[in-house]
Parts: sequence; structure tokens; C-alpha cells
Amino acid sequence: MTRHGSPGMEVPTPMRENRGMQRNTRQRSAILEALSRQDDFRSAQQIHEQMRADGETVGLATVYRNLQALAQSDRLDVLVGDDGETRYRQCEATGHHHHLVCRECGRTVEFLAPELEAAMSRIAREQGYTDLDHTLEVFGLCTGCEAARAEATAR
Amino acid sequence: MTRHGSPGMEVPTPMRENRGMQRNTRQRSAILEALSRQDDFRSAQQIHEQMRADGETVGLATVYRNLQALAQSDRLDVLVGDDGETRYRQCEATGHHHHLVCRECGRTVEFLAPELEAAMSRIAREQGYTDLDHTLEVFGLCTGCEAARAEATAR
DNA sequence: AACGACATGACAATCATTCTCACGAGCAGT
DNA sequence: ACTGCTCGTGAGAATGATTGTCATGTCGTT
Ligand SMILES: [Mn+2]
Ligand SMILES: [Mn+2]
Ligand SMILES: [Zn+2]
Ligand SMILES: [Zn+2]
Repeated sequence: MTRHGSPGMEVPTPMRENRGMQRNTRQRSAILEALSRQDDFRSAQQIHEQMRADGETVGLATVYRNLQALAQSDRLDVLVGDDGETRYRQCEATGHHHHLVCRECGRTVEFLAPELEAAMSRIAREQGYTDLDHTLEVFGLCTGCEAARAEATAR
Repeated sequence: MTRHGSPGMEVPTPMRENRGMQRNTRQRSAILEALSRQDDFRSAQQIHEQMRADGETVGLATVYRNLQALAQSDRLDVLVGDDGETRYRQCEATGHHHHLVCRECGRTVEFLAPELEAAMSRIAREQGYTDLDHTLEVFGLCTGCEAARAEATAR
């Protein structure tokens, strides 16, 4: 991914909110609707498949483009799996937050943690770093999957 | 990446330490040596290029395989960039820890943060999650890059 | 020195994601 | 509603990092 910065005249203030989304289209609505019926993280292809199954006609490239655009305007949460696949999920919380994800079934809990934010920020500042940012995700087994695993272990 | 779990007979205890690394080879030594001369995160291809430049003869696939194996035995730190490329780095610290990475030049500082570990763990347990794990990386501009940016802004 | 399991390397194959570009559809202005 | 200017879409090709294949080389042991 090349990182350009357009030289020359700056646009007054693009208000990064709507990049690549000036218009409302049937496809985008359908994508948001599909997303709203799921509560775990899904890949672009999974979402596309689901839509086709539901009878929607949408191109795969369109799904990719929209998910990307929606994520950039903070309307979706993004998670890059261990396998490198990017997964999206409709975000309940508004503003900066983190996730607790079941590595087995994908069940997700959103959480805020001012204490964590403060601690990370302090550590980074102590080292002279500025313009901070971070990624933080917690994984584990949810109660359901833990129970299932215990049962399997007991034969 | 498909996730199998070999059914059937379990090996006594593979001691996950040396997966795919029973032997010592010239290639692996060279890779470790190349790694030891860098202190920022590099992709498999970058490392391969550097080695070729230094006169080493090593196949790209071999570089990929070894980096992967070394990472699995915790001898390397792994970071998946925004562009999806996996980067590796020789790890100074021993044991679990995190990184503060300059998003411009890659300069990296390792840090421990028991307070963070404890807080994440507490939050997850409150939600009933077990067998915990997490990813946490902090990004920012190091003092050098911050200075460079300030200068550029002032023309 | 001989052997058998592993590791390597050249190259093909995968596969998620991005690019291309002709065509269709929002939407502002009339 | 009509026109026009864009932007968004879709089908397929292209990209590019990573992985698979398999014949051949090498390590560590006997
Ligand atoms: Mn945060
Ligand atoms: Mn940690
Ligand atoms: Zn679960
Ligand atoms: Zn820097």
C-alpha cells in the first residue's frame, strides 16, 4: 500500500468522514443491512456470500470498497486475523474502544478502558514518542466455548 | 490458512520450542545473523534482499520458512503492518512484552507493563472469558521523526 | 563412509485484495 | 421530469505476498 500525500493545493478540510461515499446507493444500504444482522467479525467474502444467499446482487469489489470506506469513517470495526484476512463488524460503541473476542466462536464484547489508554500514553511519552496511536485486542474463550472445551476434554 | 488439529494419537509432548528446526543449517545462521544487524521490523522479502546484497545465497522460501519457525519458538517478534505484510525483528527482551514503534522510521522500544496486563486480564475475566491472550502495539513518531516533521511543516 | 530424515531452492500455485474501464445511477440544477 | 456531471458499480484481469511441490542437497548419527 503506497502512501502518497497529494502535494499542491490542500482541500479546505475534507472532513475525513465521508471518503468515497458522497452518494447513497442500494448496494451500500444492503451491505449495512447485512452487517446489522451479524454480531461477529466477518470477512469481505463472507459478507458477500451472505448477501448473494439473501438474493442481493452486489459485486465483490463493491463489497470490498464499501467496507473499507465505512471502516475509514469509523462506522465499522476492523480486525486483521492471524491468517491475514481482514474482518469487519458493525460497531455498537461510538468513539475509541477495544474488543474482547472469543477465538473460537467470535463472540465479541466492546470495552472502554481509560486506565489502559492513560498507561499506554504515559509509557510512550516517557520515551519521547508523539502523535500516538495503538492497537489492542484481547482474545480468549467465552463462557460457552470454555464449557464446550471442558466437556470435550472429559471425553 | 487452514487450521487443522491432527486427530488421532497425540505426540507425547512436542515441546513447541523447535518446530521445524531440528537441524542447524548455514541458511538459518545467516538469517539470524542478518537479523542481528537490524533493529527495526523487516519483511521476509527485505531480509532476503539484504542477504543477497551481502553475498549470501538463500532461497526466498527458505527465508519465509525460517522466519516463521523462529517466530513460533519465540525467538523473533512479529508485527503485521497495516498493509498486511508480516515483519520480523530480533527480540531483545525475553518473555512476554510489547512494542512502541515509530510509524515513520520503524525505531522500536520494547516495554513491559504489568499494570496493562493486569487490567486487560481483569476486564476479560469480568466478562467470563478464559484462556486469555492479547495483541498490543503502540505507534507514534519518535523524537527524530517528530523533529523532521516539524521542520517540514515550517517549510 | 553410508544412511535416513530434514531442509533447501526454483518455480508453480493460491488467494485475498486491488486495479481497469465501460456502463449505470445519484443528485443538483433547471 | 429532463440533462448533465460525476461518482459508484461490476466483471474480469492483475497484483503480490505467501505457500505448496518435489527433486536434490545436507545434517547428524551409526
Ligand atoms: Mn484504545
Ligand atoms: Mn502483553
Ligand atoms: Zn466462544
Ligand atoms: Zn522515527
